[in-house]
Amino acid sequence: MGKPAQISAETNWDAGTAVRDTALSRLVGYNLKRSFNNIYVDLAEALRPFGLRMITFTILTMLRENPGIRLSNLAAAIDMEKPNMVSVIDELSARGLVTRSADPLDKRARQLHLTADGLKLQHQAYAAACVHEEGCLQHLDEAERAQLIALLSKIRHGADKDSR
Amino acid sequence: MGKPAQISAETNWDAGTAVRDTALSRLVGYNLKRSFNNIYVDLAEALRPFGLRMITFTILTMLRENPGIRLSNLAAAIDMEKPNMVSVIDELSARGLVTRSADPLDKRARQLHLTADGLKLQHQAYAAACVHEEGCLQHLDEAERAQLIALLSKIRHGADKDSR
DNA sequence: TATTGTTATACTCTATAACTATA
DNA sequence: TATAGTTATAGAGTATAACAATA
Repeated sequence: MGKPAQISAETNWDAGTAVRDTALSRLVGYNLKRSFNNIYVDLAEALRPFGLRMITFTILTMLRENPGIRLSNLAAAIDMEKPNMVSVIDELSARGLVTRSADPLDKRARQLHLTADGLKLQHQAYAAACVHEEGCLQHLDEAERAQLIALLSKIRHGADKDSR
Repeated sequence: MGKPAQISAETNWDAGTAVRDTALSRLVGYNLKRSFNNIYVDLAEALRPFGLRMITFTILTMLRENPGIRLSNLAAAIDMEKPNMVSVIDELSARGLVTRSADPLDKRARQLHLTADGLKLQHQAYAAACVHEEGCLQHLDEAERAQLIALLSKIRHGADKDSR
């Protein structure tokens, strides 16, 4: 396709002229960014009543399933840099949702745990997140949702494998 | 040991203990964020040799298909705030990749165009982006990629409809 | 020497308010 | 009055270097 001197004829952009994005639409990366942003903004709104952001919600949920995990292990598990994790844990700790306790096996390490309040908030927020997902994905049926998650995690774990 | 096992038994987190994320894995939002980040970091690396980031690459590609488009229309098309668009156009303009010219129909507006250099760079960068996608998606066959894009744009356009 | 948690720092991305010149 | 482009600014999110205590 080396010929067409001009991609398209000159257009009047005065009114609501339709904008083309066929080239970008072919790229999975572009579609991922756009649809992620749509869901992300919406999820942030769903979590705001609980005083949570996506990252704090993620951490509370991870702590529920992995009580006592070390900060560095948790950071690695969700692809976050340790220094950034520290400040978020500071925030959750100051709110009384998470505790840092001594690790008997390694004096350098700290065990992270949910408090009773943290567990309660995680329950509520997770329920809200599920309701939110329902709203975002109402145009997808059960099979499509499962397919989407399967394809996305295939990308994730494929990339994991490659980097090692 | 010998304690009322809460969510899960107490674990020793000293070594490379496996971390669980079954609750988060069920959420499309979480999977989207993780897989987007994987692709994004990698794509950024593929574009770096051209001096481009994802946003500048996106704009060059949009200008190729929509020559003469106004700044605000372009910003709306890719869900970007106008003030942020201004500084990126400044950057591309300073590098001689994009021009701002007067719009004969509206003295407030500026028409955005690729320069010859901009068009050339877009070509090269788009080819690199396609090669990069090939690397990221090598674990997905043609049908799965098409399916993924279809599902993602279903989320995008479903959300568009809902917000109006 | 390597690793855990930490501090400090910087850069990108994103979001909002307000100004100007036109419409 | 509303809109296009712009300026200034602030907040998330992310990334790196370096340090003290411990392994």
